[in-house]
Amino acid sequence: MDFKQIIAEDLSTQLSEHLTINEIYNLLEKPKNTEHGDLAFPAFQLAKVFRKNPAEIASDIADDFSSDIVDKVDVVGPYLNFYLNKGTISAEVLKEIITEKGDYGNTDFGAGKNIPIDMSSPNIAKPMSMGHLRSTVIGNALANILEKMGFQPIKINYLGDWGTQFGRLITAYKLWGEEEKVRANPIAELNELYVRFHEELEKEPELEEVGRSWFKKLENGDKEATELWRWFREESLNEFNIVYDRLGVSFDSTNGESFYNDKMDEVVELLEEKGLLVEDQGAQVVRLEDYDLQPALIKKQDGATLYITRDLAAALYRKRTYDFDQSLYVVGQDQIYHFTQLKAVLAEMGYEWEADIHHIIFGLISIDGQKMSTRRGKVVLLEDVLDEAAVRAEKQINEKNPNLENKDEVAEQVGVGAVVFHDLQHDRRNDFNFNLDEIVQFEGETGPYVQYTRARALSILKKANIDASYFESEKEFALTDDYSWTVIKLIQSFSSTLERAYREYEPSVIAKHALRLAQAFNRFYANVRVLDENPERESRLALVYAVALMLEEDLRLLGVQAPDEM
RNA sequence: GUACCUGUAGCUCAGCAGGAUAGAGCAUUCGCCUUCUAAGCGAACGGCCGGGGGUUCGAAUCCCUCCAGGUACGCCA
Repeated sequence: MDFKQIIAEDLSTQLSEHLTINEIYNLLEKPKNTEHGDLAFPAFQLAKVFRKNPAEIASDIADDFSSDIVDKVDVVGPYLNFYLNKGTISAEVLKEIITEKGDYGNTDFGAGKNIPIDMSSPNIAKPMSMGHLRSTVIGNALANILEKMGFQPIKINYLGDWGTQFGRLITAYKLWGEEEKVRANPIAELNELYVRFHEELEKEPELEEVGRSWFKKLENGDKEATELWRWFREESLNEFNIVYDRLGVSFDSTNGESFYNDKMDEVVELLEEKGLLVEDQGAQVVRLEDYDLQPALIKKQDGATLYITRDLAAALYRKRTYDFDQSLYVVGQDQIYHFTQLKAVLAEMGYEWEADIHHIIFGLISIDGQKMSTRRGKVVLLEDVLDEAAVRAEKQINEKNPNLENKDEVAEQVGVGAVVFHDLQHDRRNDFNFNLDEIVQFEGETGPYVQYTRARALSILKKANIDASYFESEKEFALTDDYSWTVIKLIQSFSSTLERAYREYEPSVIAKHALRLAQAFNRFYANVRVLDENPERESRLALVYAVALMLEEDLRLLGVQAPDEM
């Protein structure tokens, strides 16, 4: 239920001559301070029309105000402060979430429309870094959010599985590689070969030419080159999948860069047909002066295509294949220029749907103030971070709850949860400097804090010896104390939170909801006895159950697992 | 040089579709386990909201400008 809407309607009976319900709705605000009630209406704006001072207006409105869900209206200066009827609302909210469970907050807003999400996109033969974590978990969380909003998300892992670097890699493998070593430890070994290539290149610049020729062979379908490439790809993907499993992420498509290899001629032809392709310094470009942008380089002097050519092909392919409502690209903020150009070229081509393409930018991670780079070896491997997190979680369990049965499993859920939650709890645009101790934190505003809170809630239900069916009666659960009320209001606010997360493509909004709810519940937990014999026992149990459901759903949306005990 | 992003407590960040005394977490100090998991709760300490100007009844929030940091700007992706 949307009590803001109800109050806006109730106010409208007095104000309809001056303000629409929508305007009233937008003026209503949640007071920062709980002493100012549950909802407030500032009367400043009415001062002009009524030609009275706002305080008087507020007082006049209050005199004639009545609403079924409002207990009391306070006038404080120019503000009307509404105090809602806690009993009615808590009963309604609890009933709703307990009935709907994981479906609580679902909408059909998206009407099943497709939204491909370009995400993760690691490079074959290179390890996944913390940078890939960001794209992966943000993309995954957005997919969950979109699905809950009624859309059909399509998670696409746009693998970096093509390009001149594979010529270099094949060269390195032919010179220094050993099959057994690669089989034993594919990505580490291949990456080492790649790094070595760049080291040797300093001494032997002609290696560059060898690399180029191997890539040429690969492009021409040379048997040896193709087999090596396919092998590298397969081994890499197998290793990636281990990480994806740990993160609980799966994909609907792994069409990477190589997939579009034979689809780029069409793009070039289309651009030619439309007269957009011009020669400039031997290269083929699309001019974008009208957009205040540098020309987009479609073909190099040597005729080879480029990043943007491939992305154009991918954009066209996705539009045709999915007829998307929106197309999202979860890619770092360092590629803003690229996507601006991409959209501009599509606009030039006359595709109005370029407006539906959204670059979901995220901030970059640096190490010691330096940008991460595989080439310079300045990179933090995702797997190492997950491992370390799980180890620390296990240590924590041994201290706090040594008798826990499935320690390993829980340590993995808590450790990985900490890493994922840490990534998702801040505005995705924020850059951050890598700091393991900060990421693998178990106290305060963290993933484990939310998980722990839910485990405590479940523990109460377990002690009460009840299960979900206990709540399926026609009983009415109502609570009026302040601790419960704060919890109820947070559960009630989930819909608008979800809506905002969708509108801003911002998973952190959900993470904050989880944290605030966990906080509110822990206060409730510390101050309100549930299991003692008391007249509100049933309602309190219902609240505990509702919190467990809500936290689980918040965490699920973020892609974080929720252990029942920890 | 141009464009974009960022600048809020010692640190990490909320708040920014303008509103009532600027909020969390971490760190520091102190308190709370014979009662539902102390990975918890409470208290204290901590702020020219980068500087300056403007719009407004009202600005951390909007506009301008300056300063500082980051990123990107044609043959990598």
